[in-house]
Amino acid sequence: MRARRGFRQSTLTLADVAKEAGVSEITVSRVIRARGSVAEETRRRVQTAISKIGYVPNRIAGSLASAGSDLIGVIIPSLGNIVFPDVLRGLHDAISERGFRAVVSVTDYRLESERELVRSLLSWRPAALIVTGCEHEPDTRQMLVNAGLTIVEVMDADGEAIDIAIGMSHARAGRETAAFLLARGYRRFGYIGHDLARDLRACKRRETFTSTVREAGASFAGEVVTPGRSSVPSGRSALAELLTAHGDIDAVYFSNDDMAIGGVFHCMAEGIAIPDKLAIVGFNGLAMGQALPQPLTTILTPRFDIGFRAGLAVIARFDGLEVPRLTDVGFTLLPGATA
Amino acid sequence: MRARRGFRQSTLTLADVAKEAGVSEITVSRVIRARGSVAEETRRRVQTAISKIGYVPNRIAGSLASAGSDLIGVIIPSLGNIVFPDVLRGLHDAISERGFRAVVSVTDYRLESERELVRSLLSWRPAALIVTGCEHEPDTRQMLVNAGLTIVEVMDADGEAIDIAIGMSHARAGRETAAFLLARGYRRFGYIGHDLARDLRACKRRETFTSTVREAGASFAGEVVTPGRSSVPSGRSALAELLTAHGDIDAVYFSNDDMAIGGVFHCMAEGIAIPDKLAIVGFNGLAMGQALPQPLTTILTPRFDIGFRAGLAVIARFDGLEVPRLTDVGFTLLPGATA
DNA sequence: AGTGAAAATGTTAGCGCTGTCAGAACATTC
DNA sequence: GAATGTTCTGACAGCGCTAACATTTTCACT
Repeated sequence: MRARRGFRQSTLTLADVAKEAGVSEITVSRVIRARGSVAEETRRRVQTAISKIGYVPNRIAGSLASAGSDLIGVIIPSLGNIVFPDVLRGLHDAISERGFRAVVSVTDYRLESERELVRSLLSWRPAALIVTGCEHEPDTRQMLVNAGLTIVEVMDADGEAIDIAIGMSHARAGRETAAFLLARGYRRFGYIGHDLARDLRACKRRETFTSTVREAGASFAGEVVTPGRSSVPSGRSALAELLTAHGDIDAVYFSNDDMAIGGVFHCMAEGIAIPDKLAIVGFNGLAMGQALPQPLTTILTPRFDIGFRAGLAVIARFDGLEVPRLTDVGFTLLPGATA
Repeated sequence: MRARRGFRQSTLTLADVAKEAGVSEITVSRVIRARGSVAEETRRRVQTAISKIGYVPNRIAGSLASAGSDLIGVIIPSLGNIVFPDVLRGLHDAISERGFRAVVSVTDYRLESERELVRSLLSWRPAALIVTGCEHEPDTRQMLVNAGLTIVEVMDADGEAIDIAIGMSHARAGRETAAFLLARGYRRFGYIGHDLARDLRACKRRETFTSTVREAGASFAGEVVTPGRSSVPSGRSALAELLTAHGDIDAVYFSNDDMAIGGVFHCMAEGIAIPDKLAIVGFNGLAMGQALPQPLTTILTPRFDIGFRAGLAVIARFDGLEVPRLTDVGFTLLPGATA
């Protein structure tokens, strides 16, 4: 695993700087890490030497010697939808000033690959590991528990935290969406979702949505679940399909805003009046949905905030502070104009 | 930087496994890395020992010893728009099977922070560094050159590659968009963009677009450039503003699809006929734009593909293969129905 | 049984840095 | 001037692993 292509091999070490500056290695190390006391003049001399020879510290060696890295492992299910990049953005904003770096891995919603990624990231002895949701395979969970480092589970507040959980209740989101629609007088519901077996949080929302609808005595007429990841086009075609099978539906709950916006586009193209003929509700509160001619009725999830708080939690732990085990950041129902 | 909270301190080392399995450390190391020859029976014994005591390898030590890591540093300008997550997704798909991990950092379109991030990521002795665009501050560029490792510049094919560049010509994209609109008979153009001082590639597209328009003798009537990052809502309000000032414009070039979709929504809401009264053109070819009732006229950029090729290039280099210095992946003009 | 080559395993010496402790230099107090 | 403290600097060991070489075992083939 040695780098090729090197002229001026970047194998400069502390020793080279030390020689150049006429001090010992440890003094150079102290200057670089701004730790311990170094005379102002010495410091300057070392700084000069560093930039003169173009020394780049080797954090791998540093981390090994000090038994800790400033890497934060992040495991998210997908990058195909702006939701997780938003979380990542919040996290990044919180941690980068402190010099932490995110090592990102994607599971594509497969819990099996989560296990491998946890194992792999753990081997970098990160300062913390951030994982998505509270559902994990038993041995993955065990690994996380045993790892003995800060673990933050984001996006979900319905489960039992391994260490720290920051998220929202998807069960409640599904219930409140149903309650909202029932209060508006809708009675014949449909559901459109993407691959449910994998997106466990969408699945939870669907569960509580349908059970709330049924408990209220309204009818749950039918659903279409598309096989792949969520997207605007698949939401659009799924609604076409659903309406063909169940023309009498008066409100459709979509697994998220991408899908719901697709539904809105279908209605626009077919001249279906929203919300008089059909109500549409999404989930996430994407900016795009709110910019539609009729703002989308949806639930705004504080994704950036979740990522940001996760970052703050890691830092707080690092600084030896107490961090609450569970933070429910809540959500906001945006009434919009589509329901 | 030592982890807290640890029961069962994860300070298990190769030595512990070796003792448990009754072999030497190096044999355990060989089993873990699947390198060198180890008898089947020994291998099994080591595997058992590993899972029995719950050993997690320490890649920091491993990387130090073997002078190379399987980390790939990635520096992108933003996570606020699906474009870069798409690149990241392609990269991830290409590299994760080979065990490489992406360390992601975001510049927020500031070249100064790029310098700091390069320095910081370089200190992890990554296998490669992936940066966005070909514009860098001189000393950043120098650092990259001196680093002596694989450097991939993505998204842009207009500049001189430091090592490897994979992207497309934004200059050509601007020109072809203008040519397309001119061929369709549009004559009075407007431009709507987001913070140009920062997004250098959007800036380049705007330059060639306007110069092509002017060279053809058509008029460039006006533009609105919003201060923040691009988004659907700001595209929507920017178009309202532009049309107030220049009601006679017949075609608007947007800095990207997010902004353009906002423009479409404005027209929908105001009853402005597209494309008869106003033509709208975007850039990126987001799925959402193509799912609009009238598909957006835009340029499809192969973002996933760029990320994927970047990953393949890193792997090829790693395997000692030749990689072309510059790969222009091109783009596709999607005629759509909005122009 | 004897040979050589290949397979399997082990020994040794670091990778580049930081924690720890010790010592030198300098200032301050009695 | 001695005692004390404070700031600054350095020597040394070792973090956990792997490259390189050395050695032992295995085994096909004379």
